[in-house]
Amino acid sequence: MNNSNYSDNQKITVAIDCVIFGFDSEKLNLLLFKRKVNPFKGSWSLIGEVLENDLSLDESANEILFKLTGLENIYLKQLKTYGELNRDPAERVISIVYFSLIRVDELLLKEIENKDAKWFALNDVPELILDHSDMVKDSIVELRNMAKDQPLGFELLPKLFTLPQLQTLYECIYNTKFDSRNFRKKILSLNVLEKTNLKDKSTSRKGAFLFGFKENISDDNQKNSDTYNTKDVFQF
Amino acid sequence: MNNSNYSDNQKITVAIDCVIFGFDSEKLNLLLFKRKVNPFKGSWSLIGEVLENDLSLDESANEILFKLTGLENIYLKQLKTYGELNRDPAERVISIVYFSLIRVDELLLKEIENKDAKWFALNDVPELILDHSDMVKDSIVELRNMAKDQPLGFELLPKLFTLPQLQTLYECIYNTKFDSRNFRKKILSLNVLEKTNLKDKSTSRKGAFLFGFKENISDDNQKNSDTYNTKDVFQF
DNA sequence: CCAAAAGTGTTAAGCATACACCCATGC
DNA sequence: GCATGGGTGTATGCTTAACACTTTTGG
Repeated sequence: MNNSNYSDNQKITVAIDCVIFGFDSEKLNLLLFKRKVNPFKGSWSLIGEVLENDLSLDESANEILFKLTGLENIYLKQLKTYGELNRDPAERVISIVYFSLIRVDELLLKEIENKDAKWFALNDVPELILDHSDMVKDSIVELRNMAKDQPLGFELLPKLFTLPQLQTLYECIYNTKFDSRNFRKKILSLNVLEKTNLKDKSTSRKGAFLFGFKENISDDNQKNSDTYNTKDVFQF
Repeated sequence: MNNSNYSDNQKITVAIDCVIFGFDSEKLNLLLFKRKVNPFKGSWSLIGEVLENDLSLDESANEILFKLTGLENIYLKQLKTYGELNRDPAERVISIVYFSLIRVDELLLKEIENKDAKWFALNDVPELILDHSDMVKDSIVELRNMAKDQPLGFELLPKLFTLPQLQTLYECIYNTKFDSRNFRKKILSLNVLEKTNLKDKSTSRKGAFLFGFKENISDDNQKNSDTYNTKDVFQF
């Protein structure tokens, strides 16, 4: 009973789950959490809990992520809501799923692992509870869609990165290889990256220039949303 | 109190709302419903109600749409879930939004209007309650995204249509005009439409050929999802 | 025979692809 | 001086954009 204007007898629990991808300059990883409640206590699951009464969906997702992993100020994007009838054997639960892609560095790596959370290489993920594998699969599809439209901001954005790193990230997301000349041509033609004079020498003797995102995105690459041509419309 | 394993005190109502666009060969329309409950009783709203305990999200969306409008067997796609804290002044409600694009014909038009539902031209929609206008705006964005990837199946699919009609539909969705020669070239090159020998003479003396979707989509236009090139990845 | 909408083809420009070598540096 | 990864240019083919006239037929 929830004593509601709209429904006196709705018995549905609302939960939030977070799919957190981490890029470590080499491969994509997935952040999992050792579940603390029954059923499936002790199994690996996405980062999730029930929705708080007094937090918006976005706020609650951030809060849960912080509580379970210590990660803070991460941009989380809503993916979709899962609500099959028996997706959770214990009771009727619908889950609103968020996802993000962040950069994993050493520091972050240890901090997180103190908290019963653990990074797994994406192609070495253990069996997940409930429909969590679907959530991960759907997130990857969405990740690919998003990477099309913006040169992958996410939480990589604040940091500087090299073009070979960015290319590796794209290759991980799409699970393929790109020609480096074409990749650079394309990504630079977007006019959103800014070269710095700094070099990252951690992966080669020659070193690779670091890039950041441009501040003023106010440029000619802004599209007037009232004009479309057939090229904009059909993109296969 | 909902007597749950996971949470004893969650007080959140879950609702479903449907954004139904209707194309009448000329323009896009939006289906609205005169709200039957307080607050805002009598105002125009999207088609929505609380989620049923024993229906999945998809099922409940279909059921609500049927109950309030008589529309049946409509493909509904989940858009996203709205959950700001005070989006509904009466109580905490989160709303899972679905949308669809259907074909409006005469018959449908009258049937629906017997039910307190009404079609409004998209650029002549009355003020909507709560955050329903956001839902409509977001649906249009999603509609545009989807129209890119498939030549607009939705509920137009089962019927035959002429290319000028299809072009008009696209022009409505994108709110622009296309060159008919380029539009036809492009859409036919996709190899998913099949010309019939039938002509629709309702809009011209000459008549326009009717097309349908091909049955066997098994063709060379199927993309192997494990191969990508820069063109697939960056689509601006 | 005329009005009104359907249907068609070509050219030029831009973009994606494929492909191979030089560069800078630390050791 | 050499091994390693970073960085660059060009020719070819494909896709898109721009553009105007002919066809059909009911009245």
